[in-house]
Amino acid sequence: MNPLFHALLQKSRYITNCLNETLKQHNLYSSQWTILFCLHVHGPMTLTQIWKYLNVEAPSITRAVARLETLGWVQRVDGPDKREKIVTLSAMAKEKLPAIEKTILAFEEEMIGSMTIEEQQQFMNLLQKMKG
Amino acid sequence: MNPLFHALLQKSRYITNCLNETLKQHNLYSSQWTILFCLHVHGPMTLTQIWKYLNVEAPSITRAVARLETLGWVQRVDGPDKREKIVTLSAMAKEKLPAIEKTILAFEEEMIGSMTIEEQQQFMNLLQKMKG
DNA sequence: CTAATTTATTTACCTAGCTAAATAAATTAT
DNA sequence: ATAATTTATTTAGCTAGGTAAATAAATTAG
Repeated sequence: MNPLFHALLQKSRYITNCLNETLKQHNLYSSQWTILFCLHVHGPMTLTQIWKYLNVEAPSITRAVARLETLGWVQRVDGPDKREKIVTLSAMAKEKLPAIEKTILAFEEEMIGSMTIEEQQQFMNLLQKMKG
Repeated sequence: MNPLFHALLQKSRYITNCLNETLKQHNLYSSQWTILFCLHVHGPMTLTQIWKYLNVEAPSITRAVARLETLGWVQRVDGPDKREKIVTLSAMAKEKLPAIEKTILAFEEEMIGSMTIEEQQQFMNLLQKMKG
């Protein structure tokens, strides 16, 4: 395998693992965090809006949101279109989000702090040169 | 979440999905291919050598190699140290590997063909600037 | 030489993605 | 207005990673 792919996939796995480690203190997994963050930024969303935004398949989001609901982070309510479920952050989530965001910012700083803004931009540009 | 992480994780998932799609014609999954490739390059290896090389945890390799054995791609034999199992490619695997490698090379060319060698090198350098 | 420790693998179980197919509500075509 | 199609979500089951703990063989300490 091309070393570029190997390196990219490894780093991706490494980042996810580190992120999970960091989020342990808040009793969250990385995929749960991405959904909470999504709702934090966009406000209430349907499941479809979430999975289209995060670019994953619907069943992954169904499962993760169901888990977040049993843990008390979100509520699911029927929308005016009764096919869709609207997901909103719970009071508990809104209360805890600022502290979690702080943790995440520190994590990101530690992870890519040694790259300049130009290098980060360059990295994104090169990523986009790959197919897809 | 920092867009750099988002982009990197997305691309990583996209590559894996494309690779799986490409490997369907050989009835293989990407993780199975990485193990076969590993054995192709290094010759017979113990499970520990494989998971240390691929930088994943042991149980993932135990499972994947067991599956590869039932599918006839590899054999597991006891080593002189009876704790370890040595994994070798089957005759079927050796016969089929060249065609699979060809498929993979075409896939990689399609995936990163629009990047120059310098850009690829630069990308790797930037990846390594991230922590880990 | 026996006891304690280390090492290699496995088992059980978790998150996290995927596809395919089922269900139910809404929309479109006739 | 009914039938056919589309859309939103869910269910079932797969690969693929992770951790924690069990087992068995090898090694080290006493």
